[in-house]
Amino acid sequence: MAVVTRAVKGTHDLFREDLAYHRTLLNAARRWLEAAGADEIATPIFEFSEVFERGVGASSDIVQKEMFTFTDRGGRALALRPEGTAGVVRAYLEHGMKVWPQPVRLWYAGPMFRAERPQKGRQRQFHQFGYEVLGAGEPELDAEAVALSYWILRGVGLNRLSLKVGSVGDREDRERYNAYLRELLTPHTARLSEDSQRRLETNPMRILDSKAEPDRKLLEELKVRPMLDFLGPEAKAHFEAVQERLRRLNVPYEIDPTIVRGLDYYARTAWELHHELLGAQSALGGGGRYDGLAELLGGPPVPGVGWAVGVERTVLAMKAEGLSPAPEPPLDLYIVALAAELVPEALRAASRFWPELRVQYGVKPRKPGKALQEAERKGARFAGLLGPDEAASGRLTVKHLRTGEQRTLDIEEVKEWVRGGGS
RNA sequence: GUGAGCGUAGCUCAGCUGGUUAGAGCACCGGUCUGUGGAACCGGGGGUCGUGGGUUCAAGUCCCAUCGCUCACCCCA
Repeated sequence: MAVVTRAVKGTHDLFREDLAYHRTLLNAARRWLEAAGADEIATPIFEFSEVFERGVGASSDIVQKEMFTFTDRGGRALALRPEGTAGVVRAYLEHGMKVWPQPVRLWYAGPMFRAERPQKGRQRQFHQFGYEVLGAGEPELDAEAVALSYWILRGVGLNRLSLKVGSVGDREDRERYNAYLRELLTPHTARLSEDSQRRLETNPMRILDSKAEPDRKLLEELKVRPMLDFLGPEAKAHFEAVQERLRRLNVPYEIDPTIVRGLDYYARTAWELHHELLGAQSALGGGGRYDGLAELLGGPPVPGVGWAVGVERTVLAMKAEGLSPAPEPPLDLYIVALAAELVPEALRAASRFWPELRVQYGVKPRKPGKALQEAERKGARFAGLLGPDEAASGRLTVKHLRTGEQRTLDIEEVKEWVRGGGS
């Protein structure tokens, strides 16, 4: 097959049923997030590479090997966004949103790009929607964010969810914990998997969620203490307050002491929403607090908390639970000319219904039997026949396909009948 | 980046140990049916069997390479 007829690896066309799932989910997200007082924001899908290098963290996998980067004609280093938060925080700083009443609640939806090997639940272009609360650090905001991410997914009908909440502490806490892990594990380096030996250098916390058998066994034997034991008094109090608010909101969560974030900007609260029926990529969404991010981008300190949900993964979960997308409104009327010379009149007739009603016309003349068949196959509620008699009188013969009731009416009368649903 | 599995029509697939012009169902177009549908029947279009090379009298079928897809690892949504 010629290469131009194929979408590039890891990208997909969205239409019909799949797009209907996306739309159903996005509508639910919009409804919840705007109900919570969030403003929608649409940031560019590419930014200066630095926004992500400094924001997400130059050492992170996302920046090191998963970014689509390019240079524009002026030699500027740009990158397709691999995630949404860094761009939103950049926009907050650029537009001086600190003068808005704080905190500022923003939500967004759109495509993200990561140059990874595709697999189930992972694509090179995928879609996320997300929520960010900037300018305040109260634990209520963490709980609000967690709850909204959970409720949106519950709201589209998902049941087999698990919400895992943890805390990665403040920077000093993480440094102490990583030092502890290095000290504990270095004597056993030889027993660690190759990947984990590397992690011991770069980010020892990642060893905790390794899936490699030798790592799991070693961690078991050593009785490694969880990150939560290393929280400083403030981070600890914050984590407990967040949990108290979640219980108050009746959001069922479990504490996951091993929760780790791939993005460097997180601090304190971190959570993930997983789905039980998915494969290796079971995280539908995740979020956390990122109080240091604004400074990394060169702004003043701005506390923030937020999350993102992967649309494609959530759609997989919906399908796994047998959920259907919200049905699309059907075609109201399908108009067919009974003779070739009447096709232009079918176009004109159809146009008189737009945009109040969904009306399509056939570009080929059909005999009445075929015309009704075609209208049926188009999913129309009504079929309109335009023959010589109708053309002469400026009317249309319209049949309600479900009841079989048929009337010959002028356009205005048809509008009324069709809008009334055929009663 | 690493590993494994799979590539036959728009879709789902059949094609036995290599053996005439590569098939079915669905979908599409038309007819039976010249002003009344969903059905049935009949017919039609659509394939360089992913691509290239090799073995053989003969390759969709066997071998090699390559490309693509899928799943998993890494990591993440």
